[in-house]
Amino acid sequence: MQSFKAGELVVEAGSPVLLQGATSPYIFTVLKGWAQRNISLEDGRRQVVNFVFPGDFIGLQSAILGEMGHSVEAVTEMTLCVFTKDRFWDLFKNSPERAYDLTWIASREERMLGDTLATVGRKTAQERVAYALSSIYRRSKAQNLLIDGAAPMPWKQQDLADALGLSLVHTNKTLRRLREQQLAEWRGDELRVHDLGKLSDVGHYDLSATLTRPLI
Amino acid sequence: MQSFKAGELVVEAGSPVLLQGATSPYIFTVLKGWAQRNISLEDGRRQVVNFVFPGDFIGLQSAILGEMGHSVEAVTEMTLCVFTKDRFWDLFKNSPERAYDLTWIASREERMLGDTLATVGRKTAQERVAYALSSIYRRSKAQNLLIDGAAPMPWKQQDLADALGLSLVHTNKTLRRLREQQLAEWRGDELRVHDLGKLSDVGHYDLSATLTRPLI
DNA sequence: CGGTTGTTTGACGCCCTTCAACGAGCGTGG
DNA sequence: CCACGCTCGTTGAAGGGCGTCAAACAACCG
Repeated sequence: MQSFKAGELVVEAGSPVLLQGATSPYIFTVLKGWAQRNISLEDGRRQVVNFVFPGDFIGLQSAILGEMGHSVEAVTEMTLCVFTKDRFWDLFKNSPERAYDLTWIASREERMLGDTLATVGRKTAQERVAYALSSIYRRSKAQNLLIDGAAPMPWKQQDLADALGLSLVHTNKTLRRLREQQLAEWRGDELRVHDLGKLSDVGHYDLSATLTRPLI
Repeated sequence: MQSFKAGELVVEAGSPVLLQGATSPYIFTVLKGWAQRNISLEDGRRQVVNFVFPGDFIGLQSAILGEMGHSVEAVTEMTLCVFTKDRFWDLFKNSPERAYDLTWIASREERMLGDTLATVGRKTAQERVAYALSSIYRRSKAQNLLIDGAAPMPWKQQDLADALGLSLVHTNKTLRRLREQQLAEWRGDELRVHDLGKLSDVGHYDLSATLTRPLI
């Protein structure tokens, strides 16, 4: 992958990395920092489609489809590994393993989106928040990001609300309930989970969603 | 693609093609008929993740990730083109163009799912139904499936409800409103749309979502 | 002609949204 | 050093969009 690397990029918190509807000559891998993918309607309503962690890939849609269906916004300062899109096709021709990896990434993203859709479409507020926190905690853990047992939680409550199709107020009240039930505690920018199994149960988190790249 | 073909399969209406959580040695392309992808929660709640049209690909998740995140259920009798999974890797090694196509398909699926998520998460019932009908009509048109200007509509109202995160009753009442406003008319198994632009507007359908495979 | 499946409609209630206000933390400037 | 403005979190009150319950209707079929 090194030969495709075009450089590194640092973006500050709050700034957009890729814009919905735009085409970018670059694609990225997150080396440090957190972001979110979101879709905006013309009238300002916003859906957070996914949270972005270190190690995640950004811009596949732009590279493959030619246009982004969502924006990517940095939530903290980020360090990105930059690749140029124009050498993308070479990758398929000369490096089938990497090409397979890309398809794997796209498929996993599709899988995550499906699970999120089921969550937003069919679960109660309490189940949705439990699902999201459980998912964030698991992903942080999988990337070795836990600090003293807590997951970094740089997002705002508004972001979580927009990810779950809930209002800010109700998200806040639901977080309180989960706190009172000792299921999850989100204070400042860290998330503590005492009983991950219980939290996942409440959120109907599907354990088979934890995917590891299979050997070919 | 012909050399990968292992045969044809006919499944009857209502039967499952692929099961959530299962691994299948086969992947399919739809030659005839319609289906739906859906995710089930243990307690019976159901989310229809997408509607499946002739020409669509089925089973990519199983082939790439090793396990399906959703089930695929035939809605009408279907004729499927069958491929075996075990020759999948050869495709990446020997046919980079086809490999690229697969990634393109996975990316487009991700794009559609994102738009659906924004719909279910952030739109009103009227907007959701208008979006779904608009999308179904457009996809039917793109595949040359219109019969006398109407799109085949083999699904049930319960399916649409489960796709949009709404109850059956409310979906029915919303369909009535759209009918009264002369925006869309779903009678029996055909869907008529008088003013596609207007319907799309009501549903906040993003026109850039109509994707055509780019030349490499 | 009963049985089954899917559509339609009305009544009622609740989960969640909206509105509104206050508090906490923090950087900035007088 | 305090006042201020801003952002974000928190909480209460009130209202509405949508879910649930229930029943009738329509179409198809053995």
